[in-house]
Amino acid sequence: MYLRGVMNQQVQPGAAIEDTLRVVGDRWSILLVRAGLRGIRRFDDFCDDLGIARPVLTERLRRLVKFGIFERVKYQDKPVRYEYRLTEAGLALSPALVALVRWSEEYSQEVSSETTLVHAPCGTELEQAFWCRSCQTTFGPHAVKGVGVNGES
Amino acid sequence: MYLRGVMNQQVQPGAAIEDTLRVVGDRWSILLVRAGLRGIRRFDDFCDDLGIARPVLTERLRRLVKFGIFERVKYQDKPVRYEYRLTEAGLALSPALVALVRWSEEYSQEVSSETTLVHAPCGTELEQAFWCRSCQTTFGPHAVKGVGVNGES
DNA sequence: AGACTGAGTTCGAAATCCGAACTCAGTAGT
DNA sequence: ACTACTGAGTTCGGATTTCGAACTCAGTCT
Repeated sequence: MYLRGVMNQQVQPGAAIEDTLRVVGDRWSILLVRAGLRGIRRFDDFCDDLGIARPVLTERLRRLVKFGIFERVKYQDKPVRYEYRLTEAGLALSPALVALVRWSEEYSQEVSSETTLVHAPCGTELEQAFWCRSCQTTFGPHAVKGVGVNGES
Repeated sequence: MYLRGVMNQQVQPGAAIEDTLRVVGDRWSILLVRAGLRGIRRFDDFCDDLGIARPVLTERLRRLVKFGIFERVKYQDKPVRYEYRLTEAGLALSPALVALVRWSEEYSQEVSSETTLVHAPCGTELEQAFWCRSCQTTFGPHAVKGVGVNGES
């Protein structure tokens, strides 16, 4: 039951996920996305909320903007001020975020999560699932199979 | 003056995921889990496969073991040798991994992934979605909202 | 004028990361 | 017995990142 053959990715140098993790695979980026989902947009707010060092925040936001996860939007002219908003691509990271939150809740000994992700219309805590367009069903990780080139144990 | 008492903030909001990212939120850990899912178990194989520096691999594996994501198993006695296997908790990270792979495929410009993830029963490529138990519907990232302690936006 | 805002920069110290070479126990070949 | 090889690490010095704290800069508020 606990052996789900999930992934079977062909090792391609420069494979997509490696690049992705190069962008998003550090201690802060995911947290920034989460903060973005919680409605945080301003530099100082990110700073206070996450306790990230300012130079690091600067660098991180710049990179996330460069990779299209956030966009830098001018929201005021007099003293020109910018804020950071999640893009489409940024929003699209939420499944990964949810998966991590889920995992945290289940396996982290430090359980005291104050943030919950909910279905906006109804406020219910959400489940994560996979969706098969063809079967029109949802299903969990055990029904996922990787089709790659090399089959191994 | 900066009279916000600085402090390392009460680590209240969403503590769980912060801890999780402290364990798993670096450039290598997720990649190690992915390698584990692909059946890699030995030190040198991780090393070759990921191109990670050996001292870093040592440290990373030790930490992942400490947090119950891998286990260190003796597989030979004469020269005593150990290998690393994903635990239940480690396997449970696969949804996050899948979400990242999906994101990579969709949003990374460097797309050339050889792996397709499919719904095992029917072989159709899968979508990832959220499921609201209460509404009995699936929905995409747009309908996700974060709710925190401090009255979110 | 003086204090405050918000989005950053600049600084030096501390922690991490890296590749390359080395260790250590045992095995295989000649 | 000598050498080479394996696998799982450790040790080394140097390069890169990260950090907190303080500073900048334009404009605003009192």
